[in-house]
Amino acid sequence: MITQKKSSKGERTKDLILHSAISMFQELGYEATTMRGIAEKCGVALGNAYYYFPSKEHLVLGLYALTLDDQIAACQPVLRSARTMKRRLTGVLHAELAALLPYRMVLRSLFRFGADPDSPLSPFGADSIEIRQKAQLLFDSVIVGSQEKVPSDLRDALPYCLWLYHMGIIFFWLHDSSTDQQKTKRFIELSSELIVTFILLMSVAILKPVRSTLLKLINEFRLDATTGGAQTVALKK
Amino acid sequence: MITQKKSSKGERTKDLILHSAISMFQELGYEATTMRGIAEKCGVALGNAYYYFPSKEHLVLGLYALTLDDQIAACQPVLRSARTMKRRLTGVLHAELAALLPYRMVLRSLFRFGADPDSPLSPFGADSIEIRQKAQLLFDSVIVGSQEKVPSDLRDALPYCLWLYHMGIIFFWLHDSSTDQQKTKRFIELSSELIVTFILLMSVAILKPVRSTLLKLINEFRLDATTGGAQTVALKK
DNA sequence: GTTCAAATCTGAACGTGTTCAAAAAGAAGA
DNA sequence: TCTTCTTTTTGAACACGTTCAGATTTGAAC
Repeated sequence: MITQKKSSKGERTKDLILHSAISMFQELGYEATTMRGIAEKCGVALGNAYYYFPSKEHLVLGLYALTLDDQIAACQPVLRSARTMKRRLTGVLHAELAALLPYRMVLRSLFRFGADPDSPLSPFGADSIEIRQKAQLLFDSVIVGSQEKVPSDLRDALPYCLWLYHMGIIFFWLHDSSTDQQKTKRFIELSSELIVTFILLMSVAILKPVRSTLLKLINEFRLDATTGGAQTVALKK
Repeated sequence: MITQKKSSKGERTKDLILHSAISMFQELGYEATTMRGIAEKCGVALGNAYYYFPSKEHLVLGLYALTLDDQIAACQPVLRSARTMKRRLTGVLHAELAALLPYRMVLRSLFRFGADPDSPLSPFGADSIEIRQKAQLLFDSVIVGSQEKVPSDLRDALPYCLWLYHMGIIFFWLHDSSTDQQKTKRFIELSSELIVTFILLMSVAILKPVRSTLLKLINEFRLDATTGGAQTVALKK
């Protein structure tokens, strides 16, 4: 839409502001970081930040993309080595959280937008489709590379389901006040064990009817559904 | 803790402020309602509101309690008539949403606090324990009055699980932009069918080991756990 | 070099939630 | 009624995110 051919000055200022913001977010958290502080840090007037970023919230979109790349990179080793579904799943989750650790405090104060239907920052919102789908590819790899065999209909729905599960893990992790988030690590072990058990249980022939009902539900109501699920489109202001 | 023997004046002022706030929240929404507006509406100084309520957010806790009472009352008919677990469950959910309908827009703008670990308004936070437990009693009635038999270990965990499920339904409902939230109604039908199937499946003897693992997980990590779960206590500022 | 429109930048000002020292009102005993 | 203490109320003041009318800078066409 907006083509900024080679406007060097503007680009530089924009990057300057964004990086100041990110480092201050990490250092102080979202709430404690003020727009005046960001502006002062990079020697720019308060109003200038609003020339490039419509609001304080929009400053964190860059942070999202940054963290996602970190997550994907951190997961590659375990995806290459582990073969059982459980090891691949827990490995990915642990690697993800380790990669997110530097941003934990920022994400804590940011995650409140997660449940806000109106916020463009919501991971479930329309503006996050790209990031969301990129993240689901990760869980596709978890399934594809594992030795366990699951029916194809179930397999197709799994990346989305595991992504949902992983959002729950992150939610738990952000709330976890135990030292080093040990509780979350244990939660991952126990719950992923159950998830895999459940997947294999749903794969047996006798439970085909139940599986069909379940998949029907998932596919009808999943986000980003091609058929247009209920919550696919959140109301825009 | 705080005993207000018979301080009539204070009580009256507090109620005055609360009711002004609630009606303005419904009329204008959370964001558009200002503390100055609330104070002016009931002829009180701005600072006086902060004598009774620590923050603007705390004003909506009263709204929560109000809606909860509406919900509970709306569920009584179906709890008296229906006998199958599915009918009781779906009946309660539908009645709940019907009771919440007048507050839907307020809750929309409020629900963003739901994911914020630091907010006192979070339904998962420490300040909501009372409301949370009261709500779980509702789902206890759903189980108790139904004709299906479930093992006692599972039965004990079910109210909490169904409460969690019901939070998901509300989340879906708030996001649902279909006319009259029809998608949510269908979602309730399909998902509760599955939930009941899953409960009965978990009740069969062969799956006892799986059930034990599942219950272990739930009881170790549930909110308000007596043993002190990970997320029981959110960090206070 | 001059011109001039677009891009960039400024800082005062607005409305917000919140805090706080001090004033006012109430309660209770003399 | 007077005194003393607590409860309640006040409104100015603070820091924040955001807006906006205008000043300044930039870059390319002439």
